[in-house]
Amino acid sequence: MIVSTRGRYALRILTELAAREESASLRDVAQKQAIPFKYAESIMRSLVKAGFVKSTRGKNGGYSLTRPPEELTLAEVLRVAEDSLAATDCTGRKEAECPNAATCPSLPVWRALDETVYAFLSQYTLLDLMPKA
Amino acid sequence: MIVSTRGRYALRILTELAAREESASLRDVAQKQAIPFKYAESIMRSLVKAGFVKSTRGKNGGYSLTRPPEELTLAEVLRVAEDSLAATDCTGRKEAECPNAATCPSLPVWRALDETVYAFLSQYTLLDLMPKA
DNA sequence: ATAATTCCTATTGAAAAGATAGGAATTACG
DNA sequence: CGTAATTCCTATCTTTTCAATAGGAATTAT
Repeated sequence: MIVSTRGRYALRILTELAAREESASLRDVAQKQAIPFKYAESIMRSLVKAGFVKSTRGKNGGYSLTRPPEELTLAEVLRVAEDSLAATDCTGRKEAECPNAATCPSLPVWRALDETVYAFLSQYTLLDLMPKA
Repeated sequence: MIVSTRGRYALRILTELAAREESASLRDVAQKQAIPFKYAESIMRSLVKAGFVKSTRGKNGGYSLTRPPEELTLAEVLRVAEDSLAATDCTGRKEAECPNAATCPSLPVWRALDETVYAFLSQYTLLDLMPKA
């Protein structure tokens, strides 16, 4: 699956953050979006690491976006949240495993497919997913 | 995953069939392509059902394509072999399960993504995957 | 009859995805 | 201070999906 639950959760968390002025606690955000809090935490770790959000620790801490929502594409977010957007193992994390890569007639197709998907998802930003708009 | 092992096996089986004049037994084809025979059988069932190949039963039986390879697109084959090419559960077999479908701002994006993927894979046919060419 | 095949159903095993648990580190605020 | 609320970290558990296997029935050329 290219866009799994994890990726969709990430998008919902980010749009929820985008909808708020100040930094928000994950507890609030997760509850509002009906996302399991602990699962949300593991997603946040990826998003912080990627630099899409910044965090404030301690009481009254929370998360906030580091860019305006119209500058965060779905492609960027999903690639981080899903760990890979590859349409097939042949172009994903297991890429190096195939001994036939050099002569495989399908491999160029999968690579081109990945590019097509990435380009498509680069057309949309968080702003496109915000309710009000 | 959009294109999993099952889909890639299907393509290899079909190109192997395309490379032969007469109908071929699955035992031969699977062995040639290093695909587990019993797993190949389950894939063939889908391909027969979809009408991409016809089978002859009994001794000296086997499978053969019902169309020339240049008329079988990857999109068609993969959709059948994978059961669905949907990039997300929201547009796949579980589509009906989401109560927020009516207002979900992401759903149109997933639908458009699926169309993009399908259109892309429709550009290629079995012929593009044949070694000799 | 026999052997080789497709066809069918069920089960098992392995891997990935989703979710949960417990607690350490940090920080605002009384 | 000390407490409460938060992010951060590691580990585990559960569920689902995917890949593969097993056993045999039905069919057909020779």
